[in-house]
Amino acid sequence: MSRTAGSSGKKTQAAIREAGLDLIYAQGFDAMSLRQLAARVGLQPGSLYNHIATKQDLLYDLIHNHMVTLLERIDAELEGIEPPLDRLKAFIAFHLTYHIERKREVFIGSAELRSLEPRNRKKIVALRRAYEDRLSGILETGAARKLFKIDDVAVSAYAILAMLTGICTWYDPKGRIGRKELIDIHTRLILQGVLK
Amino acid sequence: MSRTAGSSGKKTQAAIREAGLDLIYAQGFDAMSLRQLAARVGLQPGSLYNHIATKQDLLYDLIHNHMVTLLERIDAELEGIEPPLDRLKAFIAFHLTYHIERKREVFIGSAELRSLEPRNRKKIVALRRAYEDRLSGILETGAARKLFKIDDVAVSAYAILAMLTGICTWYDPKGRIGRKELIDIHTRLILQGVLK
Amino acid sequence: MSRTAGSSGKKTQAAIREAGLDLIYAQGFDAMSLRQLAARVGLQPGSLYNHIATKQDLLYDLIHNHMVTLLERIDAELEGIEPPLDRLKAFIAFHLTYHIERKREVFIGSAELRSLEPRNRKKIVALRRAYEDRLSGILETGAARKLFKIDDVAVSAYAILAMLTGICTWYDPKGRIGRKELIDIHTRLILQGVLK
Amino acid sequence: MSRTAGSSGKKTQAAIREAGLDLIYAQGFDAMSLRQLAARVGLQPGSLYNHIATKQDLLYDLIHNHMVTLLERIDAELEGIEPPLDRLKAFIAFHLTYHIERKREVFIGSAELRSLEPRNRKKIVALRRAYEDRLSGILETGAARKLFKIDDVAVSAYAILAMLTGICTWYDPKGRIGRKELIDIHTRLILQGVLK
DNA sequence: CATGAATGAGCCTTCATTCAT
DNA sequence: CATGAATGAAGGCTCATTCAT
Repeated sequence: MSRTAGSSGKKTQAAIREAGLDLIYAQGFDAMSLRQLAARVGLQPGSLYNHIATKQDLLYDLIHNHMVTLLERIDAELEGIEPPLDRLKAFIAFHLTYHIERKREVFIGSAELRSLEPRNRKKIVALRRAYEDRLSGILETGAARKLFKIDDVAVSAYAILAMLTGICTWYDPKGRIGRKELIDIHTRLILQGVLK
Repeated sequence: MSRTAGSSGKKTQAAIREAGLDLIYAQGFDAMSLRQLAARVGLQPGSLYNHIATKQDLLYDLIHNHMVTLLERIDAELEGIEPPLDRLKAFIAFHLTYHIERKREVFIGSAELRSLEPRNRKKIVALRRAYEDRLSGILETGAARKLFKIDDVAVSAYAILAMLTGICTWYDPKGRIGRKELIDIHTRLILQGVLK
Repeated sequence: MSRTAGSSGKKTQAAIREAGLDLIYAQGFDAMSLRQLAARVGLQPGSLYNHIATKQDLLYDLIHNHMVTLLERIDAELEGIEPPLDRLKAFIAFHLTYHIERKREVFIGSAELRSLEPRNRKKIVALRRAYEDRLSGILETGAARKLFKIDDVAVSAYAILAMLTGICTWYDPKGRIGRKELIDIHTRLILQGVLK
Repeated sequence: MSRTAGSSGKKTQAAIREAGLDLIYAQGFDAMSLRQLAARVGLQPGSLYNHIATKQDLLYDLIHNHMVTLLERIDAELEGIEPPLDRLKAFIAFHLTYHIERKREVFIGSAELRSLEPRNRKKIVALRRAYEDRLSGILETGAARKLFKIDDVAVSAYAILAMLTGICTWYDPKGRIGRKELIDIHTRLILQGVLK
């Protein structure tokens, strides 16, 4: 009811974002009320406004943060790798790993795109496109060097991304399938398809 | 202001469902208000209740309808086809075709699962599983006959479905890519992967 | 708590406007809450919105109504009177009478001008100007015919209006001074000043 | 962001009062938030409380200050003038001058009377009455000496004050009418009325 | 069947004020 | 003195739903 002794501003900020991710992931942005969020963090609803500008702003922050991190990390991951095949494998491994670790962010980042105000949505979509371009780039280079056989780069990139991103909706880190195995299965599928 | 002359009950029903699909697809279930829906159909909000039981009920109806149709049609499509490869191709073609034609239903059917009350969600999830099983079944049979090389049937089925379903979010029937081409690209990708 | 049997929409509308006048007059527009207003009318706060569009809209309606009536009535009053002196007397008598009868409207109409949104304020200010012009016109004609001695028509019109409007803040119909007497005092003051 | 280098306590005090006058004049007391006020002065909202007791207190201070000054100045102005006519002229000239110079204070002093708590309001109303009495006194003496012809002293005093105070709402020091001219016009109007 | 008006709950947000640092 | 973060109350408004007419 009263604030925890050590809860400085930074900590509260973090707690709000964390609780926000949880609630939006579980119920959706519209369905989450700031009252719920506040209760989760141990604040009065109005006190949230010492840390966020608006509910919309919180959503944007969460998604934007995620997208920026995603881009930084994929670039770090691909750095120094040259052969398209290796790059593709690295992309798949990274994408799956990140999507397992940040299930909520990823899910929110795509499911709640429509909850963003147009101005905000535009910015996020641009970042998404940038990320997609990392994959398109790999496919293109690979195709140009006759390593890959790609009918349509854009469509294939979308298709692969959709496949890899899909795990957010069902993957359970504590389940039957380990991370390594998951990566192997998807890598095989993407590289060689289902045919023998 | 008043209802269109000829709009009998059945027509109003249909108009409500149609407008519901539009609005939920565009804004999400929570963000759609029954006032909006009523306005779209040319009714007062209260009058909707002559045609629907509750807002939740409308959502369930929409999704349930879609799932039942989906199952009926896939079964009709696969009927008489025996070889796993042919069945897989038929599945891919059907799934894409249906997802192009019923973009809104499909999208709502997965994005708004979380807006369903537990009881309703359970029923829909069961139908989804049944649909997924059509694909798992094909993969399994194909693997058993050494036609396919599948590391993990369940994971592969999810992955393929995610890939195929992804088109809902970007495919434009009037765009650069035709339906036929779309099917070819995806079929190739699933069967053979990207490697040459 | 529940709605009165006969309270049709029109009656509720009227009750809201009446209560609105009371509360805004007594406390000011900002200080009046819609919860208060609703309680006064015997409604839940949200139910007000079946009758008003927004709080701002209610204010505008109230003031606009008043201004339109004011203009209609002064024109009716002056109609058929030609001599400037008679017109001036008629103006004074009417203005005082109206301001006694509609104390609240008049007070709100000037005190809450600043609470109107710019767009609304502009419209009201135009109506006010039109009313002021009735007086300026009289003064001008009187001066042209050498009946009045006016240094500056605009300033004099403002001054006279301010004097006449001032009674809203203190006049009590049940007090020591009767309406007739009030009119006489002001007429004398305006026509001849304080000097003997 | 941080306070201006040299802003000592006294300076801050003054800045708060100045900003308060501005904001209350422009938006009304209720509509002005202490956050706005703080921003205007370059402080955080909480810091205001090192300089004011409460928001209500600030309003009272502003008005009280104004009333006290008004009384001191009118008394200084009238001191040594004996003939009622001269005293009346002096009153008119002073009142207009002061109301031009302190538009905001004067306006707030009457428009925000209703925002004062009863206890505070009472005190201010007493001061107002004292000021009004200066005028009533002049009128009374003048009437007793058969210099003025006054039907009702109280009503006439209110009427004259209303007229003179009205300029706050429209007078623009940079406009067409100079201060001297304004005084002449009003003096003439009050002394002789509009008739030739 | 449709309407208009009502309910009651809830929503995002703002605000004056307090107080440990 | 100033700050940052909190409180608790309240505010305007929207909504799904109900029901007499």
